[in-house]
Amino acid sequence: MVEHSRSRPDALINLDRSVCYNRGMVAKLEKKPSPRQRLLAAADELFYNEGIHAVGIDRVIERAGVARGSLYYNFSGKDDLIKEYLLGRHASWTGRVDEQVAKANGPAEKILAVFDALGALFVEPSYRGCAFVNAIAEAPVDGPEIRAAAHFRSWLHELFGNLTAELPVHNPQELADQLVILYDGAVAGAQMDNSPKTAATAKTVASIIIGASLGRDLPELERLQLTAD
Amino acid sequence: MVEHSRSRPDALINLDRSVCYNRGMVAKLEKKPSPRQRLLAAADELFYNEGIHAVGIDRVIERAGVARGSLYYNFSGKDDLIKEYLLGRHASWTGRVDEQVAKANGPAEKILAVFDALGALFVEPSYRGCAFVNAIAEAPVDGPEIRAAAHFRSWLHELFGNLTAELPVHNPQELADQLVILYDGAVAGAQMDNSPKTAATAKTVASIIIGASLGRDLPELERLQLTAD
DNA sequence: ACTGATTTAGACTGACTTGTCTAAACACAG
DNA sequence: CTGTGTTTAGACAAGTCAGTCTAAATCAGT
Repeated sequence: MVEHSRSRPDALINLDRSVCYNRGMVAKLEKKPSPRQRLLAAADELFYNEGIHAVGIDRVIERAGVARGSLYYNFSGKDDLIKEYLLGRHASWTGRVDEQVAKANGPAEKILAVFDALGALFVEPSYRGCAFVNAIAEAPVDGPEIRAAAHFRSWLHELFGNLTAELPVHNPQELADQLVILYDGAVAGAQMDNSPKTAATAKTVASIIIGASLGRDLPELERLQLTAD
Repeated sequence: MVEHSRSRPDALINLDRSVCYNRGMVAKLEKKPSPRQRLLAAADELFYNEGIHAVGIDRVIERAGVARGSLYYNFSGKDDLIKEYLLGRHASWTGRVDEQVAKANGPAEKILAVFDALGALFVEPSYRGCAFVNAIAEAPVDGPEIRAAAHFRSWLHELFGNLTAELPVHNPQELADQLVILYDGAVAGAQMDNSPKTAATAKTVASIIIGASLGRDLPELERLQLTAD
């Protein structure tokens, strides 16, 4: 029985790390990625753009330029590939958000920075909605999408939960729930209406409810409300 | 042939085609629905619960208790069935929202009534997210889902656009955009987190931003903000 | 150069997909 | 009753699906 994909060094998202220049040709820095990496890249593109169910294995291996056997050597099957695809989306997006949040100063600004990250995402021409929302929409009840989506949602709630905990508000958890709704609404609206401006609109509402939660007596939030209008 | 698909729970469960104690005689009340109606009911249930792509027409005709040929006699193909399925979802939901809104008194209350309708929807055990968001997630670029979803989004924007136009606010269109985001966020969050309370949370935020748009000087909205906290 | 791990190309299975077609039965109106 | 429109059961085509398997080639480490 051919054994499956155990966690190998290039398994995760660091796609650029194993660019080994040890392959005879010294001048060529750009070595072709491993079949596993090419499969993940092809799956990411195809699954996200056309839907998981609509893309067959043959399309993935063709796009990756990889033999059929390599897929089943590196992954246990399509479900495994789906799982890794969603794990990659999770890691990629959380990294971008964390980076954007880290650059902001102050708890309220860090919250608003999340919506800036959304705005940068929405303007990308490849944007086609939240990969996890889309995956859940077509997922079977026992599919690998369920776990991955639950993992992602935990991250999202913890993100706003941690950020609102830094604010001197009466009920930070309630504020976090409200911000999650704004996040989800911006994500869904940007896809359904093909309008990236939902990020800015959600950010405006976010500044309003942050101000409302703070009782509107903090000068920094007063300014936020003004600039939002 | 003109019958449009109202999502009717009656034809969903009883598929027995041999309950013909009413053959040609009286008892027109309990007459079996037409094959077309049974096909639409079966498609509505299966497409919504398991995804359009994941459900084959064999599953639909089996659930409807209808011969294969009847499907292609009443519909031009699966795409036609998908189109009618989404048209039915559109009509059913807009009817429910209009009803709920009509019962409310006052422009602000009518807006908040939309979120009450969402709350009633989310607590239904069959709720599995917005049929149009789910359909778009797995739709091919030339699929019938695109048109249907665009039609639905137009309705949604007009709904809040018309409601906010009744309010004495400075920028009703901006408020409408914000309310759409709250609507979308409640819908997405209720599905992804399996928590119907997103409707109440979104309603709270809606009352806040309505109050903010009104300048917080209307007594009715002051009360809304208080009860929301 | 030897060895084991990995990749390749392709045949192949069995199940599933949408859609067409046939032949017969049924429904109902004139 | 007859004729037209509708439904039924099932076979059938042509394609796609995920997954297995073989046999040879190529890789990397020693």
